[in-house]
Amino acid sequence: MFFKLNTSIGQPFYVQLMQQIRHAAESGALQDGDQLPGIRTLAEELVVSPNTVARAYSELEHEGLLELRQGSGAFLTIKRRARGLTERVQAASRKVEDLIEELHQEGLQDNEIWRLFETALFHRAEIGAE
Amino acid sequence: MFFKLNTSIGQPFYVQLMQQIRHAAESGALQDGDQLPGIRTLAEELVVSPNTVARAYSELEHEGLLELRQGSGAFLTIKRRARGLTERVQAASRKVEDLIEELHQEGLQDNEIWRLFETALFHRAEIGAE
Amino acid sequence: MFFKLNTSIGQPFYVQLMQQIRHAAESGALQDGDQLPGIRTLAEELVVSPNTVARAYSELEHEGLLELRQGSGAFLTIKRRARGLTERVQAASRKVEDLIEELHQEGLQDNEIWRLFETALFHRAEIGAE
Amino acid sequence: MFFKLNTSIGQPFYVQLMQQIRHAAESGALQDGDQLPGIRTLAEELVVSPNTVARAYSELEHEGLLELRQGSGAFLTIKRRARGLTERVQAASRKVEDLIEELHQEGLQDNEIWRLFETALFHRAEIGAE
DNA sequence: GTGGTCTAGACCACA
DNA sequence: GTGGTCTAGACCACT
Repeated sequence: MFFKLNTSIGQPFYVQLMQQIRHAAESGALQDGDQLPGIRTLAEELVVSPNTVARAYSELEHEGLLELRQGSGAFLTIKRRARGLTERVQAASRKVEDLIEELHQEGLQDNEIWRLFETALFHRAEIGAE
Repeated sequence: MFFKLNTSIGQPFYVQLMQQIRHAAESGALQDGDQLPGIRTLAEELVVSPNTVARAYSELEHEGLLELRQGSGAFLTIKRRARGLTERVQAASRKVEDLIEELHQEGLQDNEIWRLFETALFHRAEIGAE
Repeated sequence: MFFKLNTSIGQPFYVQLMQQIRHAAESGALQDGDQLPGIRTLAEELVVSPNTVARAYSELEHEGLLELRQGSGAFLTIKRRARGLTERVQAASRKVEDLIEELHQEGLQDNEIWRLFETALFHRAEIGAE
Repeated sequence: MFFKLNTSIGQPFYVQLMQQIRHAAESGALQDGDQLPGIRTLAEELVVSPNTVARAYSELEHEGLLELRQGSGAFLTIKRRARGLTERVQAASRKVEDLIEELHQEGLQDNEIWRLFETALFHRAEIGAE
């Protein structure tokens, strides 16, 4: 299908998978009711343990984004906040990509850009505070 | 000093510290030769074990960003790509903050924004590839 | 496995371990892909804290000589300069041992021999310079 | 005078100084009764704290290699095992340098050579033993 | 089972 | 005072 795991960021595979499925749902790449690849199939594709895929699916099920039907597979169930989210996410996605592109052209590297986002999102208004 | 740890993102304390020190160096908040707070001092401030701070310092030393001198302290040693980086990073920082602010006002949440960044930075041109 | 710590040279345990793993890799005793003993296992054998082993492993991972896989173990990853290095190192190893044996028979002691090496390696062409 | 400190090997300055003074004595570069540079003078030359030089001198005095005469300075006092040592050390020194040169030409790097000596001197007959 | 993080504190080395 | 090493053990994350 259309997922890709990155071994060089310290993030667990199952979290990366969850993020990408969430993103696919938010951006409209996956629609309500769409079927996801089988656990074993996807595990083979990504060259990870089936447990890893199972964990991602299972956590997304607890979150209410997936429905696991025994014997049939995993299906997207989008209900929440869905109105208009897709459009906004797609627009936002474009803006984010544009900004990253722009920063690249100014000579910044991925890890530096990453650091800026991190700082802005998670340490906002805290650096320099004291 | 001016660091802050966030317990709610799954990132290890020592990595957060490293990121913030790197960011302080890149943004000019810390200059070449500046002395950092002592290990025990900083550990108390952040309410973590001295070992945690020591690990961050030590890894940054391997990276070449810090110089640890027994008996004297920890000092920033910026050599790399430094010319003009400060200005570009500060400008970039503003752009990133502006974009995040804008996306907030469109109703996106932090985790969704984070997801967009992750996707754009780490899975660039890979989604939809297969 | 086949490591030994020496308490009478002032070198930290974790550094000694790193050196011996590096040497095992360079001399061919450990091959690319080989799995190393588990952290706790090795710690018990060497009668040190698991943290000490973990630190050695972790630093070697940063160096690119080891790959640590959560849940699976530690594996050697030799990429660098590897062709033919093994043979040269083994030959060199023999020469070094022969020379040390020879110097012993001339009545020199280990610490004097060590001093000669140190001088030749680290202060080369510098003694007598000023 | 003729000492040089190396910051990139993790060895304390005062130990490096001691090693070099010992080596100078063993190799005949310094003779019995020779006066060493004053503590403050040497400290300035090497850009270290006078304490560091004082410590090296003091430890060598305990070892019996130096005599510190209040107000006059530090003097070498070679008594021990001295007969013929100088010649043997000089010969050994040449052999060591030759071997290192040879290994360099075979493409080995300093740290690899160092590792070989370390292994041969300190972990002799222990690697591979179990 | 594996590795990863963190703690609280001891003891040493250096300035 | 500084940093450096090490311990013993807890708890978590991943396979």
